[in-house]
Amino acid sequence: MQTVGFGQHDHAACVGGGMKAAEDACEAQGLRLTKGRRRVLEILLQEHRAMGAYDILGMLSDEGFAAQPPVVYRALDFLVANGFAHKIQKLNAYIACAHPGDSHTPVFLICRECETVAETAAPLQSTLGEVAEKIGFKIENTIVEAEGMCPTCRDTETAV
Amino acid sequence: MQTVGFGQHDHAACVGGGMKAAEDACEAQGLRLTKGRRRVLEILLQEHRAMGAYDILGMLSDEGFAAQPPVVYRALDFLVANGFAHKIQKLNAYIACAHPGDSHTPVFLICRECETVAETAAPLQSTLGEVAEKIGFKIENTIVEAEGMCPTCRDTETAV
DNA sequence: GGATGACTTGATATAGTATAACATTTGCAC
DNA sequence: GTGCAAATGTTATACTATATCAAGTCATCC
Repeated sequence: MQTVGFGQHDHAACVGGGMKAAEDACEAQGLRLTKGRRRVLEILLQEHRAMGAYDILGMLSDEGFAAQPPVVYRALDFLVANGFAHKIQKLNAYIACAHPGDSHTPVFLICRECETVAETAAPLQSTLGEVAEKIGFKIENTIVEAEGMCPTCRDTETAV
Repeated sequence: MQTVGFGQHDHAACVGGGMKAAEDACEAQGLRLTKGRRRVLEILLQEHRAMGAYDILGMLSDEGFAAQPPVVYRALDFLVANGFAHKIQKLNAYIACAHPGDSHTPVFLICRECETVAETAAPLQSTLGEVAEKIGFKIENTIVEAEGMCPTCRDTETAV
């Protein structure tokens, strides 16, 4: 057991569980969890913190992987697209998903001091403040960005 | 009148109002709305869309302003820090605040097709989906990031 | 088994975003 | 008018991300 995020947990189980969840999901959906993708996910799970793409790149490079930026970005794109990892826009960093397999809208609590990131869920039904308070996080600034289709583009799309 | 965001409004009034609000706020708080800061805010209000720092830089440069990146980033830092503009993390872009003066938690609705950005408010009390639906925006993906202090860092801070 | 096509990877180059560092100037308080 | 804090000018560089095209891998179909 060690401190991760803002709480305690069995980290070995968390890494194993994360890999297992990804393997199962890929199996089920016919996705290919190739060597590079697998290794990047392992790194994110092991480190259990938000990492920059070039941090990951450095680790791959140390291990003798072909290590050019596109290698990492492709792996990250795959992991993010399939819900195994998330991008923390505020930090330009990536983190393994804490709830792989579940469909969810992640909410990230980012410490401005140490940049530790905790992933929580479903803020939009309850209030975000309540979620944070439970774990002792003091929110000072929230970033809420919703992406989708604006009315104009929806009209254009259906017209075509 | 012209289409801005996803609705209609009196754009001239909106620019004037934005500048007025910033001037008043600076006056009240002893902040200096210097030439460069003022011009960047004017540009953001006039364009009324999310702009990259280098887009703004290009416009300043065309006008004969000293136009190195730090000039723009400093102005943007000032405007964001004091609530006259916001950064759209998802787009690495900046946009004039639609409600200057009010203390608020902005919520941005970003069209993935045209990248038009609408600023709405206070999603955490109601549900984000309701806010979006009212203006015809279809949310496909939300980015919620809360920044603040984690329990560990709060302890350290009070200890010192 | 070989042809096919979709997907993935390798590799080089470059685009885009942001800050460090230090000298200089400006505005204001005393 | 001196001194200090804030703001600006300027150069260089760091950090983040993608375009492009060639080559390899894998499943499928015949």
